[in-house]
Amino acid sequence: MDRRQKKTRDAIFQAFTALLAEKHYNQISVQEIIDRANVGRTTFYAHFETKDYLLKDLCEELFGHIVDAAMGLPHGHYHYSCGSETDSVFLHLLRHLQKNDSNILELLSSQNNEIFLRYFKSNLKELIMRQYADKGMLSTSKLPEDYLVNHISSSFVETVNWWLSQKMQQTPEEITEYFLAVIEPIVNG
Amino acid sequence: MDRRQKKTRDAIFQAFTALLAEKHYNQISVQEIIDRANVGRTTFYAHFETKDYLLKDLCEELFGHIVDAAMGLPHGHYHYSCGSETDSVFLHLLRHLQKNDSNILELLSSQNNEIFLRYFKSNLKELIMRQYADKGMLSTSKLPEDYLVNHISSSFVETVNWWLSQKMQQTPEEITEYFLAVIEPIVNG
DNA sequence: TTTTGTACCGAACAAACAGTTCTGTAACGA
DNA sequence: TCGTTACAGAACTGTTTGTTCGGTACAAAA
Repeated sequence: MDRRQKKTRDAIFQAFTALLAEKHYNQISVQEIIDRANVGRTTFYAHFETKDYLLKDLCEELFGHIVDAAMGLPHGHYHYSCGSETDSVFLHLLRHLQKNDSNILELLSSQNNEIFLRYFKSNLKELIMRQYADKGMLSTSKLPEDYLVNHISSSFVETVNWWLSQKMQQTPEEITEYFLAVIEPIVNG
Repeated sequence: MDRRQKKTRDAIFQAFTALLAEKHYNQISVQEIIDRANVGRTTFYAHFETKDYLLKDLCEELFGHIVDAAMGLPHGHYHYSCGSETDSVFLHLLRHLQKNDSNILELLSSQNNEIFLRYFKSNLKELIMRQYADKGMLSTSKLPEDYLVNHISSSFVETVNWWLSQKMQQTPEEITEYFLAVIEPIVNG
């Protein structure tokens, strides 16, 4: 990839991210983005078809890493090398969020958080399937499996949202405990 | 209230609702609304400051009735006059939705459903507080009370969303059963 | 270094949109 | 019947979007 392309693409992403932290997505104009990114109008439309596609590409860049990393973990419960705790993929995700690479927390805490939480949730379902459904942990219940997968994904995303609304006063371990307390009665039913 | 006012207000609401069922909120213009409602440009701005306020007013009209009706019910579990079943406010809400006054289902099933589901959830929290929190049913848990209220509200809204995505194949009674199965282990903890 | 390609800029452009202001008309309530 | 007021219609300003074009600067291959 041409170095010039990556440079302008990053400039646009950065300007867009800064604006998203300031105001609502709907009232951000392309003009503002290119002014702050210091790129020409033509250049913007050469990179992104519309503002919506810019958002989509940004989301993929943001959540791609986190979810890919979590997908690379051993399925189900596993053993941490540094200790003896039996842990879940959820704790791993929360720790990733806490590290706050690429200002993801700013976006998840902004007035645009619904956009990103929705994207987060859609990426999460696949993960939930591997964590629970594929192991048959949900089939013992009388409830439909996709209802439970949806319930667990939503609950995790809402837990993250609640954590952020509390200014992240709790540790990832505590939040994991809250979340598991709320869903474990179902998956082990 | 002047009959002319109510007439144009209803015409705008109806046109807006129809458009929301067709396309995304962001790409609906005021011009489209007033064309379909057959009202003048001036008239629209005399009634609604912006498109956002129109949406807000529509939401209040849609969910105001439903939640008010539910708020009027006896708190907690109660006895249906027509039968002997012990029931919850949730079943009542689902039955209200199924009746589909004012095309609320069309909007909740449209591509704009996030907007309405979010509004629904915010109206729901107060109801949850009355149903559970005020009776101390959540204080026995080790988890923060507002975390649980948020979790229950979110879960109910997501349950409704799932129900709609299934084209409402299940009865309100079945959905209530699903939902209670998922949250009762927590509130009775 | 020279050459070839291409990413970028700047300006200008048309079309659509938001929101306001004006005048005249028609419907309302009392 | 009479004063009030909601409405239509049109015009207007300023903004936004998305596109087009000629010229410049940078990149990678010769």
